[in-house]
Amino acid sequence: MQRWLMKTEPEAFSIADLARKRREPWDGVRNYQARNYLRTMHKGDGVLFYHSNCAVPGVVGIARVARAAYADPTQFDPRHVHFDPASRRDDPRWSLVDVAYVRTLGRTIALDELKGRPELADFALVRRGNRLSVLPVSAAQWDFILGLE
DNA sequence: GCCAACGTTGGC
DNA sequence: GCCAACGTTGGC
Repeated sequence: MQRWLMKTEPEAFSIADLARKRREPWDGVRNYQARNYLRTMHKGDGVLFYHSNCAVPGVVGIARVARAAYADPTQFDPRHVHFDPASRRDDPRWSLVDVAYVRTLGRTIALDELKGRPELADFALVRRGNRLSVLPVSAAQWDFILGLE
């Protein structure tokens, strides 16, 4: 099992939304590096669910990959905000995975708490200027972060 | 709302 | 292939 961190703006889609829906296609990723990570995911991989661009950014829950990568249908929809006119149906540019709810953390593990920890020195999330919305997480990082709960 | 960081686009 | 302009991300 591999582990990942996935960012979402809670105003757009929060851990409470995932808890209610149980499962969700993670559409709208339009960054090549993030897409490449999506494509290496396997069903069953662990996901740290992260709220960004909000009052207290941080890890708020756990999800898992419920379906490995497939073509993101929103790239072909001209009315959709994530429409990509350059993507072709016979060679889709963008992928998504389905994500399933596992649990909500007892408290938010804030970005603030994760910064400056030697255990997370190599974790891209806490490095300056990081903007990737999908990041790999090592087993040690996963255990450390959830150990703060 | 500000703005630094960074990815993408497109002229050359 | 360079790089300025532009758009987006996301912490603050």
